[in-house]
Amino acid sequence: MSAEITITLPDGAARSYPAGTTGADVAADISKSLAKQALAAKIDGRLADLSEPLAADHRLAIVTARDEAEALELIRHDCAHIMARAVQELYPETKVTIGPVIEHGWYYDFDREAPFSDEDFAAIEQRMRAIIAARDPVRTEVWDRDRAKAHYLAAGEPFKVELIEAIPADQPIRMYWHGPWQDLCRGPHLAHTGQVPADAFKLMSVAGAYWRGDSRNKMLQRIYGIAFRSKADLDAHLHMLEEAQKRDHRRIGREMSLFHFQDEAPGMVFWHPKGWTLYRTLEDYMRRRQIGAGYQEIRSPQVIDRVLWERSGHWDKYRENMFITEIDEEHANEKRVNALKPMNCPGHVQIFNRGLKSYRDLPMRLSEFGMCHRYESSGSMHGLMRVRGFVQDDAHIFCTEDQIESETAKFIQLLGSVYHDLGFDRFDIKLSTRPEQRVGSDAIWDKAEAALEAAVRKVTDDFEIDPGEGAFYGPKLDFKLTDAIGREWQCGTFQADFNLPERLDADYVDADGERRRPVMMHRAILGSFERFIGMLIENCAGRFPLWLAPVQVQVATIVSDADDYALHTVDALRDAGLRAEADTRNEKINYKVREHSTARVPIILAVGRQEVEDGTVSMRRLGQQGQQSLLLGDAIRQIAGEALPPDLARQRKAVA
RNA sequence: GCUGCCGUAGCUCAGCGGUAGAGCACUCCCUUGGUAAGGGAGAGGUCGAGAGUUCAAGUCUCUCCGGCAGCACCA
Repeated sequence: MSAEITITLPDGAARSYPAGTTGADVAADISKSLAKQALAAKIDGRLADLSEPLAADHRLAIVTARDEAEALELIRHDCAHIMARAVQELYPETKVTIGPVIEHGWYYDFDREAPFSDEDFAAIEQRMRAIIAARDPVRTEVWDRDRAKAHYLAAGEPFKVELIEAIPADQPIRMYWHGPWQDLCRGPHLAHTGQVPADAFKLMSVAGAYWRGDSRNKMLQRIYGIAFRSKADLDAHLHMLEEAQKRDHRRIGREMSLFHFQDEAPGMVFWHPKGWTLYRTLEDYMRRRQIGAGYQEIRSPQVIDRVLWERSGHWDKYRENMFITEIDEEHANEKRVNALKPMNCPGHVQIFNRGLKSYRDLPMRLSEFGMCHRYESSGSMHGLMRVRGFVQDDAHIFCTEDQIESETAKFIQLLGSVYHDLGFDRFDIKLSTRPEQRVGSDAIWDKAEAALEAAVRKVTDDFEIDPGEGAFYGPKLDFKLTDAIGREWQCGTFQADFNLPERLDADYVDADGERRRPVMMHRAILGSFERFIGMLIENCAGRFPLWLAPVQVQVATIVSDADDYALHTVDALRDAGLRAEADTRNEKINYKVREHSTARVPIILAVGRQEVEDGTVSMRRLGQQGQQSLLLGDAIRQIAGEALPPDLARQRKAVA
């Protein structure tokens, strides 16, 4: 006789069962309807197959579609398997590899000569629905690894053999069957294929992906799919994607005439008047914030002899990604090879190195809105987010090891305040620690890592550690923002560097009269103006806060008799420091309101006969119905007050 | 860079072997109209570039350039 075990359910009830009882058995024992709805088991908090035998006392919860996170995980995971089965049934020459769950869905990588087409997608989806309709049971077995390897060798699945070889020896080799189709998988899975909602998934796209994420390996075909618990959820998500596409900064940039790109200068931005106004407003703001935080602004050369890049080490490592200039021999006495600067650091060290520095000069914070050029690979460019010519809000802090922590804390505080002012209250922080290949003693790495971590913890515990992902020259903090469709982009960064001061021979005289190497902190808040403006556009869908809006006020006439008054109004607004335009065209006010609203101008002041007579304006705000009649002077005071950049608004308040 | 897809008017797209089309935007004329599109007329393209097949090429083939999605890369 098997021993009895005690199963504790979520409501606290304890029941006895023979050892070897499964989650499915318990669900059936509780009620018929629960047995039917059961998708998986949660054993002591671990998601598991319903068929997993329970050998000892456990807490057990039966997972149903009501458990959103778990249900979605299971549905998406089974979708991956069902899709792989459908693909192999339709295209038997296809080799399978891996198929994990990702946000909103899954992907599966296949090896097949012929590319998957749109027509294939329809066929695969149809076959998936047939598999779901068949309600094929899912079962699992743990196999001996030699047996599993032999199985996949015989089946002609070389990728699975490689996967097994990569599984640590102490881990079991688990095999799953979805009906007749078999795959290697950690699990868990649904009880049968019919538990996947047949109308709540969709294949989205196919793209190349390297086997095991290594560009030296074969490129596979990755099919992406999304899946939800219901068709309504799927439709809602598709609708959300459509809406998100309307926020795409490339689209809004065109619609609002902020910037453009063209073939002759791939990855280089042509800033239009409105885009450049936005850029300069942001730059002015950043300049004030940094000066206020103890930075000194500098400017370093755009083109620098390769000799300096060789000394800094960049020539060796990044030569392929640098724009190189060569002086025409006919016009030069000597042939020099120069590089367009890909970064500002070596230039900043040159400035630090001029004149003897004392420990009293530290920390020295040198900032530059530095234009950099990098020959980024063609496939990596993306609108404003990844370009070949960009301006970093760069700065380098030369300090002692002991100052790392306080400088980090100051930086995070400044970054948080800037992000808040710019409308970003949510961002991800990552701490990347020492990689295998590195310079600097363990003692200094210990100190720097601890300092960065301690400084972050003062602000938040909500950050991730990326072990081994630090730069070879020091640990770093990365600050990431998410774009309209959920892609993460690194914006802010704070990096310790133990390498460059050494290579470029930076030093200072310490209190004891000895020369010492400073630590160099590389840091950027926005990252680059280009990328950050891209994020800004997507974050507010082009409806910039008043202080950033390229055109803050449109004055629109209702009748041409008001033209002079409109021009006078614009002058008065400009005198108050506002960016205002007059629209005296021979068009109806309806037309003008529509046009300037579509152009996302925050404030429209309509003026007609009535306004001319009363000395008023009719104020309408973007996104609001109706308008308000105000005396011209009152309107200007009100708008000017609201249009103050947030830092200046705080300043004014502090003084008052 | 790699895989797949795409490149026709400023924008969105139709045309897919037989002498370039639509809507919106634009220009001009009429309309002076009170808060999201008034009416009429007109202008605008060597169909991304080059080569090839053909009596004939936006339309088929190849090469290159650029873009999109993903992968790789990101000092």
